[in-house]
Amino acid sequence: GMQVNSQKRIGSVPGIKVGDKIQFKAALSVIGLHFGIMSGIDYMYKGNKEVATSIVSSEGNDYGDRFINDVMIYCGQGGNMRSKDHKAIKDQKLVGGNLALANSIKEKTPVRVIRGERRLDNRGKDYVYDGLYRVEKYWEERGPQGNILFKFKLRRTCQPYVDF
Amino acid sequence: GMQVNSQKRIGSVPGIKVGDKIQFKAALSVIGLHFGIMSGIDYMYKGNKEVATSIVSSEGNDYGDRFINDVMIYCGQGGNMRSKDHKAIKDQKLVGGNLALANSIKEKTPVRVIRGERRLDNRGKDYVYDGLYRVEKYWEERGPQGNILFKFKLRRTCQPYVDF
DNA sequence: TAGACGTAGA
DNA sequence: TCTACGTCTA
Repeated sequence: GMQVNSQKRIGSVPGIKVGDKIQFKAALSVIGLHFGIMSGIDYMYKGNKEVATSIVSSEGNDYGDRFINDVMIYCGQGGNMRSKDHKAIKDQKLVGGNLALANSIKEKTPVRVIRGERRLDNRGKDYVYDGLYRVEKYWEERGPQGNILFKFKLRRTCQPYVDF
Repeated sequence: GMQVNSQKRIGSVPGIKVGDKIQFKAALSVIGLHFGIMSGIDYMYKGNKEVATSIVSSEGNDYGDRFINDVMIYCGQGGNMRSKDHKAIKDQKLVGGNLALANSIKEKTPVRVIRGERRLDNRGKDYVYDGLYRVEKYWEERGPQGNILFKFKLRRTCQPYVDF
């Protein structure tokens, strides 16, 4: 069953299984999977470095994430990707969630991955917990608009619950 | 107690009393007070004319609504009032919610008024049901930015529940 | 597709 | 204050 986990943590969330489906983005924070009603990357401090705790890859955006078998390519945040923001396109920066994902490589901390899938009636999305991944590397890339984007390569692990 | 009223209606909502406090804008639609997660004016068709069913007046915006005793001055929608939208300021138009409020004058239909009050911790707002009002008149006015705004004068009524 | 009186966190 | 992979209706 779903329970309330108000504590942010690295790794699995007790009571949440791979494949669990959540009806609203906002509900992810109620069960402790992902905090941040609109953010794609959630993170916390491990020592004096921020590391990623969870990311959401949502359908229907311009981020161009890809899932190939156990590998995922995830686009960083910033740069005004969302077409609904009528703002100037900018280069992404290695700060906030992007820095946290980059730090996760050396720290070897697992990242919870959640996929946002459009519902059939096209009203809102279902959020499906996809399990734990490790960040293997990242690089810069120019997006369709010419600005610099960060791309993160993650690999799915079958790592059991560990309290970091 | 709060119940689910998925049906949009004119007038009071059974089970909802003046002064009832709702924690989130999104919850207003669950109890049937106001549909539209981000809209200020909700409306429906009465015959072939749209009339307003409910309005939300929320603190901390640039709409400049006023409450004086039983009278309320409510600003129409449109024109890119919200400072967070970095869009060109425009004149408001007598369409959608604005037209519905104007139609409510001749139709003499009551409008539910909800006040959005900032919480003390400044995180989100509480939405308080303020009862039924009648729209008495409306006029055009130039806002601080020089664009045309609609202003609606509403008066609080003690009208009991009537199913229109 | 665009517009709409949202929310939480850094 | 600003950013952030939201959500619904017309």
